[in-house]
Amino acid sequence: MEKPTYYITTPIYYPSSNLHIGHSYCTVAADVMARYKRLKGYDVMFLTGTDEHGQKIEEKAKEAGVTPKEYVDKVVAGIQDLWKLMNISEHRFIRTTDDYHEESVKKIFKKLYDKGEIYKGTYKGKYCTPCESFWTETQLIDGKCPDCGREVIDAEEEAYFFRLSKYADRLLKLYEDDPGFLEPKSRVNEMVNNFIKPGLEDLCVSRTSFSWGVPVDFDPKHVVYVWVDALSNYITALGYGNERYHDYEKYWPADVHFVGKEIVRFHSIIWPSILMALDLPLPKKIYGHGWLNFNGEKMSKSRGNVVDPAILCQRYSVDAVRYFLLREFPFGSDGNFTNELLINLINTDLANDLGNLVSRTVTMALKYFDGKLPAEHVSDPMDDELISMANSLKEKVETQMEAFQFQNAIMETMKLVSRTNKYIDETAPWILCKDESKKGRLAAVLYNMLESLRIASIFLTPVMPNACVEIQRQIGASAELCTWESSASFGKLPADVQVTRGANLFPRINLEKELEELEGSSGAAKEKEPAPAPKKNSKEKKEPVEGVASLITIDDFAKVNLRVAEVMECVRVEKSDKLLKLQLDDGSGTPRQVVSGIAAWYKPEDLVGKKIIVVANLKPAKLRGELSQGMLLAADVGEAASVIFVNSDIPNGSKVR
RNA sequence: GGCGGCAUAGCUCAGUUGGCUAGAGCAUUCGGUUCAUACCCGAAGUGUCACCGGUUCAAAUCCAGUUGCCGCUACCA
Repeated sequence: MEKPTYYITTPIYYPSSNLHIGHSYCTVAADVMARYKRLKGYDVMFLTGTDEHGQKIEEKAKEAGVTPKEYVDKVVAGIQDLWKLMNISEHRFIRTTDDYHEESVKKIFKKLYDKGEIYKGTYKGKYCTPCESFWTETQLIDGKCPDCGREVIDAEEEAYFFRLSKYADRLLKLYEDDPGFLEPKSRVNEMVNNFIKPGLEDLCVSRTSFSWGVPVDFDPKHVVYVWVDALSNYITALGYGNERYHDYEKYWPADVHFVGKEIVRFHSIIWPSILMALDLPLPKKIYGHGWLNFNGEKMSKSRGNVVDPAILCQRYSVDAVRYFLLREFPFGSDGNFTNELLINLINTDLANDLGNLVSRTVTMALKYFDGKLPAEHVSDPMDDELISMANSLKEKVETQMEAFQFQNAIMETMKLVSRTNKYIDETAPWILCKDESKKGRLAAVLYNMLESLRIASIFLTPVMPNACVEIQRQIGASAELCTWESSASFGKLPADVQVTRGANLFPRINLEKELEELEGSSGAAKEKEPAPAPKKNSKEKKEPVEGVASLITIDDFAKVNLRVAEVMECVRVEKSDKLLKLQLDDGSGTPRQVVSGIAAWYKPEDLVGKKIIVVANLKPAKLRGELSQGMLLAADVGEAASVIFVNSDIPNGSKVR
């Protein structure tokens, strides 16, 4: 009989730098699910990989003085090592630079184009030849390049657009008809309210501004942008549009895409639309899991608080780290990672409860029976509660696993471990052993302990594959006695089972000592806590002085180009209640336009003629269609902003430092 | 600013369609035990279930408002 199939994916990660514990979290969760389904008898396809194109990689490689391919090769090798280290089970690994993927992407792009789902559009605008920059009319300053102030020429920037807008209704219907399509549920509202209701715009799916990507084969100066390139990995990896693999028919549609909440939008709006455009079936479910923060802060390179999973695995064993990730945090919501939490959990759950239970069980069997139980057992009503609990566990665990509630599945299993520890107290084997006539009873007690461990170990196998095999070895349970199905029936071990002594599974960790060492070492910890991390007040209300989050060097500060400028003109931005548009004389001879959100507190006439300080080298941005070339300095006063004015006798363009 | 979510024991959180003296784990205190990785078992707790009204025989649970936090988003560059 054909096995049922199960196709699960992680996102393909962007290898612009090494991965952190957050990526491990998602991949481990997917691995646990994959292992669980395999144990249940499914034919599982488990896909992960890397998304290697794009401007950022191109730039990073340039900085490093290597080709983009050389750059990603190195990072990707590290990623694959990490998955090996973390015991990620059999999986397919796709790289968007793989030739078969590129071949498929070209075909997909062409197909969408031929069907009219992708069309060539143009931005009509102005081009500054020296800057090699393209500007729209509204970005120009007095008809000149906003960057260099030189003349621009008429030009048309062509780009390909995907008709995303036409899928809005079908997406809404999808969310309605299949409430399980996107989970957790709260994400659906975000998608509908923020994107679909306001109206979807067609999506620009090609770029000419960089070249590190899959070329559009019928128009090679364009490269396919990330949407089509990266998202399609889920089908190209199965052989869609290529000859490398041939299991598209078998596995598509995917049972679930695990994604971080930051990319839910791409997977729940863009990806289904692309598939609809291709007339392909949609994945059955998108599951947006939460993020791991560190000590209450978002993990990020710049904060220097990224947690390196490799260090943790080396220190505490892969199994312990995997257990921690899934046991501690509900999968759908954010979790707060701390070293203390990790160590405490390892000590209490793994060392004290589970590891110690294995140890005491095996030790008693060796001590009282030389490791081999006698075949005659005497049962007692006292055993019933333990046995019925063990027998009813499978259903509970499966319910939780099917809902991706790993933490609950583990909790249910650990209840059995606890109950077994209690059972030992109730039956007091150390007393039974003193009475020769109670040997049969003693054997039954030990047997029940071993059976509980056998069953618990089966349920924990997806999470801790190594440790569970070791438990099963020690308690004398052969592989055929540890199938998933066998977990539903108490009493599988032979009555005269033979146990084997082994090393302690999870050594206890000295919390204080360990924390000290972790803080000292790089990676797993951060450089001390940077003063009670300034809570980012979203509405910046209080805190006149922020904590010293991180110190910058004088060189860092030198990057900021501050200039004195005079306000020549000032008008409100139309249809805006916050913005003022200012024309500044910054001494350069070219007027500078800055848009600032201070309309609530200043009238245009309050500002004209005044001198202010402007950040002159801030990347230009467009606000409400108006180009803003810089930012003026202002102080936060309560909710309001108070512009910093300077003496009128300071010449325009004076440098401020 | 818009939309959404959350506020429950010292800490992390459960609390299904409103209903017995509001729960779990960790931490704390006390007692027991010794097979075991100074481990395990038991007991004790502490809570104005954010605040303020309302609906109801009955609300942590429903409704309105207030405050605080978070997420997404946007005209806070």
